[in-house]
Amino acid sequence: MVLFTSTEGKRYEAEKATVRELLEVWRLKKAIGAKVNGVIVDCDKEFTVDTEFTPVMPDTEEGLDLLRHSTAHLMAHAILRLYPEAKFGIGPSIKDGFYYDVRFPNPISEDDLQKIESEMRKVAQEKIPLVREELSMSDAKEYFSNRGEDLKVEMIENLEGEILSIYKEGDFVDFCRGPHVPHTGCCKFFKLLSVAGAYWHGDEKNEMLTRIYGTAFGTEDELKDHLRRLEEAKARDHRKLGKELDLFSIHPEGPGFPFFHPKGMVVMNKLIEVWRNEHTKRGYVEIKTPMILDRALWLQSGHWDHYKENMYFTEIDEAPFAIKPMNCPGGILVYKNSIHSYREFPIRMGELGFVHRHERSGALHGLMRVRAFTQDDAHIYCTPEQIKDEIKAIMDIDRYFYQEVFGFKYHVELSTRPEDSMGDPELWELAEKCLKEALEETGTEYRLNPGDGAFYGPKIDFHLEDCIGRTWQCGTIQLDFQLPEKFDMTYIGADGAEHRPVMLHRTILGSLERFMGILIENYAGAFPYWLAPVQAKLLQVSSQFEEYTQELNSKLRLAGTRTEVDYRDEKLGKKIRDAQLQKVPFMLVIGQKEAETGTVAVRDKVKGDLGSMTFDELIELFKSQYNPIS
RNA sequence: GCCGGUGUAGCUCAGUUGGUAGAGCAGCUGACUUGUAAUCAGCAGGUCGGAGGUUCGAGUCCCCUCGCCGGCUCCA
Repeated sequence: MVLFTSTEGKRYEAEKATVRELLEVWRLKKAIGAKVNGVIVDCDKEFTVDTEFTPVMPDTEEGLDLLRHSTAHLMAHAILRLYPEAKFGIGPSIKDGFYYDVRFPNPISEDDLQKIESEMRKVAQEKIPLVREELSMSDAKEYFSNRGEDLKVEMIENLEGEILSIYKEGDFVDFCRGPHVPHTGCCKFFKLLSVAGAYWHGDEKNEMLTRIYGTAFGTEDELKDHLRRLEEAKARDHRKLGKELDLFSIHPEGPGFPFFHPKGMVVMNKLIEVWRNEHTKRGYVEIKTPMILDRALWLQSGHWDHYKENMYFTEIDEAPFAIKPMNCPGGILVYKNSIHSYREFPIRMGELGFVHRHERSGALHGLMRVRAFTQDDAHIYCTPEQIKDEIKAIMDIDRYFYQEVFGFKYHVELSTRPEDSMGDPELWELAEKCLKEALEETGTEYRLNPGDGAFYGPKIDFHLEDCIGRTWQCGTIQLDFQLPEKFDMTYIGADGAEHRPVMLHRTILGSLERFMGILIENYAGAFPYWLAPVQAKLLQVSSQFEEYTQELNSKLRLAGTRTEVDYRDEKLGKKIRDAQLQKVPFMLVIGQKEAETGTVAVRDKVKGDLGSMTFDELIELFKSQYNPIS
């Protein structure tokens, strides 16, 4: 039984003090207009702490947030005990956990997490109540100032209002809006995960603090489950799988410049094939523009002014050149190579453009963040009247690839005019209207990011959700009013006069390299048949069947199947195991029986034994596999 | 770039307080001729990321450097 009193003296009690119920009471209090300062901690004087209090877990997001936030405080408390010199920054709850930014007298490492964690458990066992108090701003400032908490003082200085709520947890005091769990014993199922650097206020000009990440849940099962998911994500890491499956490599000789191996190239080329097929069907043409172009072009396009830090430069015969970070200027030269009529519009010009961008060394990450990658780019030149339909058409390509081909869930975000935008406000308005209407008329739900557009135009972004719930931005549709102006692009309208075309930039997969990384993780390396580097592996029971195996292999290759033969003198079990580990979709076993009857024993990677088949039956089986390239 | 961690054989890793570099897998050779997730034996494989320093002696300690890993938006 938990009893407490609101600040106006009204008495409440909760039979089963689950965090959820406490939150309900909190809402109730809010509803009746009581002064609400927290869940129950604001009532410390009247509040009887039930020492057996065990919150049944918050199955609400708020409850989980609250628990994690309190666990962050608990961690800070433990840190203070172990490192009395430590000073504290902020400690919020985040998706899947919490962190606290701390300035330690001496750097700490991951090994120290164990120590901090055990101290947290001690503090938790002591069931120290979290007590809310209120101070005036000046008192609060003095209070934290006396404790040498300069970071807290700085934060207080930036706060508005007159009253500051603080939470006392034994010797540890933090200012905090709350609410919190009643006492430290409520934080039971937590784990500290990692330690990292983080700039104060996220600004690299500021000092760097030590950030400790942790997670917390309401039940042991949920915590374990979460930790298992982290393990699962690790096991799917495309960098690990890329090595194990021999798809690609990255070498110290080229940081951020991936090398694709034969098996990786199969996947890459299949992506390109389906991309080309689909774009051809949808009225696209394809071009290819050079990687190195005169600096003057980049001056004209504005990249020199806006993108220089991310570009690589070179010289040809002592004249300055740049390596393209984007494909648009090159594409525009193709457009401008001839006169265009409105009758040609819309022109949909695709390019698998290999671009180089200098990313900061610390930002590199496998195939996900690289310094050279292939954009599945396209530029669409059209009249203002055509914008909306073109956007809808692009959205349908996105739908086709994400949903139909790869089975991803995805969501859409619309980013509108930023403060430092360039160009005619009327055009901006038209463009945003087009994007919005295209979204609404197709019944697409979207998130709005006001002010998040590029300086040259608004955009729609597509975010994929992989099978373990992580999201990746891939596709984008951007309207551009700057480049047509800068390059004085024109077309001849029905009136015989020159007009300015509208230019759209768009990608579907974003970067082929990154998309491949996403696919590796999404499939955990087990590519579907149409993408699998090796679709079927031939396993002979012993070397005496080599002739039949070779014959079958060349027949399958002629039929367009990607096969490999395991010629090693190993037992079948070993060969099966290795093929399974290489995640090959089909294993074809050849032994005495098969050689005699001219058949093959088929084993599906997932379903297991499919029995014996003739060659024709086998080809039928392969043809029945999903394949978007028809 | 910055903070922390890390770098030993193709891969995954071990290497005590500084004292002659190890294992498993993969590879090669041989034996076995194998029926649905690892047959056995042998051989070979490393300037311990690179450069400097301390020391009689450095994979181990110090400094520099490079790569890699985690993180650097998510408001007390």
